[in-house]
Amino acid sequence: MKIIVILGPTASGKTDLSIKTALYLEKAEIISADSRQVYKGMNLGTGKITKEEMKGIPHHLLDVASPKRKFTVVQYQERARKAIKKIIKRDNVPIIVGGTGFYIDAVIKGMIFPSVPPDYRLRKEIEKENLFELLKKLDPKRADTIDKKNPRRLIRAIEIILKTKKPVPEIKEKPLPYPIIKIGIKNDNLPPLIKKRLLKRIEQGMIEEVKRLRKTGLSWKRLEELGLEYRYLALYLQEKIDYEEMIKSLAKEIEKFAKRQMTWFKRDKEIIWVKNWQEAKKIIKLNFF
RNA sequence: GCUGAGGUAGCCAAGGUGGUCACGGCGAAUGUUUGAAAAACAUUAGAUUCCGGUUCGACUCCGGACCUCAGCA
Repeated sequence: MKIIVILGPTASGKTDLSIKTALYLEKAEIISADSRQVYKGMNLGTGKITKEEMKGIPHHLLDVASPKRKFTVVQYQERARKAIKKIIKRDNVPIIVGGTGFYIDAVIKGMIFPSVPPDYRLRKEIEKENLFELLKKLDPKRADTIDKKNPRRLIRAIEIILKTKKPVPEIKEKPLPYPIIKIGIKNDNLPPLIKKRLLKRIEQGMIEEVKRLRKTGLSWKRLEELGLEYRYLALYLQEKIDYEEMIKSLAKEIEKFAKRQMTWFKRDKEIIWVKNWQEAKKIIKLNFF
């Protein structure tokens, strides 16, 4: 049994390609690898596939968490691995589809993270410290390779040390025991697509979606933390920016996000880059038929 | 047309007795990624409107041209 991964930056057409692939293989199920589509109620803003678009293909790892709480890569990893097992048991092909490179890697490489859940109270307590100096004292080795000015990373490292009373362990990996075919969607002219898609989603009610989330109890802070559309729409609804600026900055931010996604993907030399379904089809044919 | 203010990177902009000038933000390029990853960070590139003068030396002072803004006509 082989596993397919379909990845690419936002707005590159992953959803469409994944459905075509699944229909072509006939016996396939899709596992989303998207750090925002895991949340319930976040649909238009995340570009989540609709029921009709699924064309009857089973989808996993969509709508599995409340947006009120932070969902993490480890939770994703556990659930995705379980889903893969089940799909293979049914003799179907698992297709992992998404743009969150970290999530994809965590699953297929099987990165074993230190089993220290985030402790937000502890994080708050130490956030005012001189984090880098503290880490240097606790674990000089990790301090040597870490981003010295990145509080997120520093705090996490310190958290691991304080909980385990040991230095930060090196990451071990337990890769999935199946061949993986990684297909990346290449598109060197995303900005117009991004803009078009953004305007379409607003027309479809993305602003109402954010209002709804707000009504169900999400704080402005949480919405801003969710990033991109949720951040900028929250700023707009709070009247911190006007409509025109919201559209302009948001489109720009999405473009930058797409570039960051590509920066992640570029490191992975196993990815086979394709421009369209025709090219993807050839690869799938070669591997499955 | 007159008066005043001003022209510093793609954009916004700070300064300084005339001395290798050149802060910062946005944007751009490249990259990092150990439980927030649509997050959080890092590195790099890039500028004195033009012409002349004073001076050992001008982004800074003087004159002119051009352009912008405000007020007046």
